[in-house]
Amino acid sequence: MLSKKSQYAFKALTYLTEKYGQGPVLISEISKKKKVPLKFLENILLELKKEGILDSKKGKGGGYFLKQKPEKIKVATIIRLINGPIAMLPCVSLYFYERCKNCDEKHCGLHDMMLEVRDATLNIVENRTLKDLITP
Amino acid sequence: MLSKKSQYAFKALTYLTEKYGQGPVLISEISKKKKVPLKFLENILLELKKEGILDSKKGKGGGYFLKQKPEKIKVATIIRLINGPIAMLPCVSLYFYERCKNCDEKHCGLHDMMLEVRDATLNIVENRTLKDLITP
DNA sequence: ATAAAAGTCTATTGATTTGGTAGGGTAATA
DNA sequence: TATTACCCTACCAAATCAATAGACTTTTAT
Repeated sequence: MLSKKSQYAFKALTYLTEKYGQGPVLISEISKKKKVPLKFLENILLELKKEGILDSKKGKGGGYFLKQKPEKIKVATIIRLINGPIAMLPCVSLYFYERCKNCDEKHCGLHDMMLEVRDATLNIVENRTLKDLITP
Repeated sequence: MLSKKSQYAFKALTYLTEKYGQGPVLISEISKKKKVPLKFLENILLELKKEGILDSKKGKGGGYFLKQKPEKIKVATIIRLINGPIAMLPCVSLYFYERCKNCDEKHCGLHDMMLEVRDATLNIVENRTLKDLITP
């Protein structure tokens, strides 16, 4: 399951996607509209900025906005940044790989199956962007 | 990611699958062969017994064994019992469903996408059994 | 009978993660 | 230059995770 933090991140990002091109959006506005705790949201947005997904403007008239076009930001990227591995096992993870202890990956049925699951999932989330998450 | 507990459970279950039809297997044997902490394994096996996956025999010559044929026990069942929901969001979970707060499921892009992910995953784990996890 | 084998049960513990809060600091702009 | 609004550090409670301890019961072989 995605953490609450991830769900909040997606709420904020879809909101920013809808407002894309209309200038900075206040944290407080996102917090109100999307019902996300303000201070928690601050943390999340700051993290997304550090990771290069968002950018911000300070002072009056400031706020947050997407650093790139919504169609350039993949859902998979967001999940990995905020939630962590997408795969069900470390030994089948692309970005968080860890070798299996006491289990030969060459002859492990669980490994093989989880590899299939990973690919089925990636096939979706790697080919979907923030733009796909908003209703046209 | 599957918890350590889940990974241990699968190690034990595949071992019991290999030994299916050969009588009860000692916890201590599974623990040694699969490198799972003994006492932790006790808890896991007991839980699987209470859930109806395993059965056991006490006293000398006792041990654990699969209650049904390996080809009758679905991987999805085990994941749900030990690890919890398979879906990435509560609002797209079949067995752990919770309504989305502040988000209309009818018009939510994230919901729709996660529904696809869930179906892609279930398509695999609902159609695979313990028997499929061991090399023939 | 009875001792040993083997699962059963309760409980506790330490570490980590999760979800969230508090409050002052810093930069930009009207 | 005051205000706005993001930035940063720290903290906290609750939950979950991973594992351990130890006593108890039931069964079976001898």
